[in-house]
Amino acid sequence: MEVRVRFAPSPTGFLHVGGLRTALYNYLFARKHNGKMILRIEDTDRTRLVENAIDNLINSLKWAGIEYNEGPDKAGEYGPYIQSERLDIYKKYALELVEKGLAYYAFDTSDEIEEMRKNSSETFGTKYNREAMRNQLTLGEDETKKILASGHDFVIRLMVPFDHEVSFNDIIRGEVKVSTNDIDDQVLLKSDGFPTYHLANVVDDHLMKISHVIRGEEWLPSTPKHVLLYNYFGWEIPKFAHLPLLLNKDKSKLSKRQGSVAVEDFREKGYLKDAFINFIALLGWNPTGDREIYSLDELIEYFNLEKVNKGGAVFDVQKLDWVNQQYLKSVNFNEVAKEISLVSKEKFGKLYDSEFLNKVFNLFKERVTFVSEITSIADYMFSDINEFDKDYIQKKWLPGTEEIVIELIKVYENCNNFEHDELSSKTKEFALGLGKKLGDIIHPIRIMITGKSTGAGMFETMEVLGKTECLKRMSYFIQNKIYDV
RNA sequence: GGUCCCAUAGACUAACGGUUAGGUCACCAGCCUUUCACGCUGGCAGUAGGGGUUCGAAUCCCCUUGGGAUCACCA
Repeated sequence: MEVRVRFAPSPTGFLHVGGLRTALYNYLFARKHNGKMILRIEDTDRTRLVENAIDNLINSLKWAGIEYNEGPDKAGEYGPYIQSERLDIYKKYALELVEKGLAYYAFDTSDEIEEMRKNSSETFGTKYNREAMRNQLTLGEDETKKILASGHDFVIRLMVPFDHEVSFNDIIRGEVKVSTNDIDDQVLLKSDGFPTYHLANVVDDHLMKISHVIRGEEWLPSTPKHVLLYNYFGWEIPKFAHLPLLLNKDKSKLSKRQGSVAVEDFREKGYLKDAFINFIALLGWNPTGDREIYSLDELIEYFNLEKVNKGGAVFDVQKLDWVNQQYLKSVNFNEVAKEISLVSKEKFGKLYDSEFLNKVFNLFKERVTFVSEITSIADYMFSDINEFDKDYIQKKWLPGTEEIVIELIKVYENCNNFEHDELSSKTKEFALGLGKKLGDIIHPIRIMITGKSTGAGMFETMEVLGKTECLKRMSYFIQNKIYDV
């Protein structure tokens, strides 16, 4: 049987990182088994529609590199892939159930239902009391027909029997059993003509020939309802795999409040797509347990639903940062060129040469978590120094330094190859000639050229900045007696 | 509260019923050094508790405790 999985988000805003993880696992599973992945939009709640949400969702998935074979923007045999465009289908199946006596019409108002739930009954508890409310069962066929004919609002509810055991096998959790006594007569078709999630997802998964339903653990409690529906329709039940939740630091379900949860926020913050995917994939699973960095191909190759953890995983930004740093160190400059160019342009109002940016990036990529950080920790690479570290000057600019530097400038003026090796040997030679160590002299150089106490290797830095600029900064420093603090 | 799910260090995780319980982040120390990083070496720290089953349990079973999810005409 062909493996067909789906990612079925509701377009209520942006793609949640938990959703991305679910999408990723679906994707890995599909790729691993040479199957198909479907993107289906579950927009059956008209009260929660958000503009552009679908585009946002798709953009985030695209950014993450999660490709699907069928979806709203990718025609397939089983469309449409947006539930609000499939209303007739759901209605037809809801009526089929009514026909079979496995579902029924109900006409209660929300106030009546609220009232009913407050007064729990002997046999139904707080569940919908189908024996005491206004519905097809209590009103009778004739009255029901009359009400329907009058155009009155109605819903269709699932008829759940007493004392049956519903069980299903979850790939990650094993067998799960629930008594039908704990299952409510769920509404299948709402009064606005839209289906509820439960009806829509079962109908669609069947019609779209979904073989494996891989979704978040929050769906586990309602899965028995879905199983009941499959049985009522006489359809084959897909395999289920309920993924562990992504958690906040306090172990509650990952949510806003405690930081970003929208994928696009992470993207904007500057996380590399590959790093983010790598990190997310390892929340709930590890292919080998002996390393942390895996390429997408490796993730696909090793993916195994049965080895996915059962417990929820805390989303640890600190580790995410570390992973991002790992990727940053080995990333090809082309992948970050655009961002660093954009950020520096914005910050310093000028477009920098790509070759120059490449050099700067290589100088600092091991010192930052994000590309954009480079423009702040190494702002002196992009513009004149706007602030000198006074403490550093006091500590390293000793009496006599000025005279030494004036001599050093002459040495540098005579450099033909103003690059690392020559600068290094010439400076060492110079220091030695004065009976000093390189360390004694390199700090003042750093002060004059960068203004900061920290940075990349001094000679590499000078090489990138160039002879003219370095000499200019040194003379400026001396002439303006900046060391006088 | 009912139902369901879960439980290896602060966090993410590995471990055919047989390992000195392994790796990673964070943290601490040292090394490297031209500052800061990177890197390297070492360290701290874990099977929630109690019963079983077994020659042997992190692993299987039960109970307790703890955590989470879910109980809508939301998904």
